[in-house]
Amino acid sequence: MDVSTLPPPEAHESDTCAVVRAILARVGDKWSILIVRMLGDGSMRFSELRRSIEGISQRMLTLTLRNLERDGLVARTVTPTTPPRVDYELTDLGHSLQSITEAFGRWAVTHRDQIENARLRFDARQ
Amino acid sequence: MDVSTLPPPEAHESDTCAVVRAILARVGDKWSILIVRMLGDGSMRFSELRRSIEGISQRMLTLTLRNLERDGLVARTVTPTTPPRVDYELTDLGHSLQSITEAFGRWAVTHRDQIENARLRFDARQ
DNA sequence: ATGTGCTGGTTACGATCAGGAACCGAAAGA
DNA sequence: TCTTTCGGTTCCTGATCGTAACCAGCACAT
Repeated sequence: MDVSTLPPPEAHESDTCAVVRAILARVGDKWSILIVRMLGDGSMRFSELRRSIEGISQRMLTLTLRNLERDGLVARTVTPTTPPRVDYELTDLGHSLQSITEAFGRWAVTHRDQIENARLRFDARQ
Repeated sequence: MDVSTLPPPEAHESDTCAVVRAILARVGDKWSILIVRMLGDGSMRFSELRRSIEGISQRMLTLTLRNLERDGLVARTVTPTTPPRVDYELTDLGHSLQSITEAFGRWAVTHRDQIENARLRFDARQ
C-alpha cells in the first residue's frame, strides 16, 4: 500500500515487474482480495461486509473499500435513509478480477495443509 | 506478513475467509508473487533474482525467499564454492501456484490503464 | 426527557513492518 | 593492497496495521 503512483511513463513497454508490483501493492493485500471475493456474489452493505469478513476492523474495512473504490474495482452507493445505507458492489473491472481471486481461494484451501506441514518441517529444522 | 500461524483448528470446515487471509498474508505480498513468477522459467541464483526483479532490496529478497522456502514453495540449494552459489527453484507446490501468478500478471498488465484512469478520476473528485 | 441501539464512519495512538544503507567474511582478480 | 563478487545480516527510520474510543443522526423504548 505504499506505492502512491503507478510506474512512471518510461517503464512503458513490458517491464511487467513494475506493473505487477504497483498493482499488487493495492490489490494484493489480504483484505482487498477477501472483499472482492465477498462482493462477487452481489452487492453488500458496509456492516454486512464487516460481519462476514471475520477479523477485519471497521477502520481497515473503510480504508480498503476506499482504495478499491479509488482504483475503480468497487462502486459505492449511498442511500440517505435513517439509518444511512451504504452499498458496495463490484464494477466491471472488479468482476474481471473475480476468476483470479476465486482461483486463489481454491488454491489456498487446497494447499493449506501442505503449507502448514512445510512450515512445521522448516521450523523444526532450525 | 504479520499472521504468524495458520488458522486455529476450530476453523476447520469452510471458513475460507481465515484460510485465504492467512495464506495471502504470506504469498500475497508483491515480492512473493514476483519471485514465483521469475522462478517459473527455471531455477535462478540469488544475485540473478536481485538483478531481474528491479527495485527489490537485498534484505527483502532474502526475507521473501526465506518465507517462500519455509512455506515449501521454493527450494534452496547451496553449492559451497568460492564465491558461494545459492540457487532457488520452485517446488511442486510452488509450480501449482504458477498459473495463478501468471493470470494475475496478465490481469495487471491488461487493466493497468483502467486502474490509473479510475484513480485519476477519483482524486479529481476530491 | 432520557437512555439505548444501529448506522457508517473518523481519530488517536501504540505495535509492527517494509525498505534503504551500511557492514560482513572469504576468495578471486588487478 | 585494493577492488569486486557472492549471499547475507544488522541498524535505523518512516510508513502502515490494528485496536479502541469517539462521533452524528435518528428510531424506539423507558
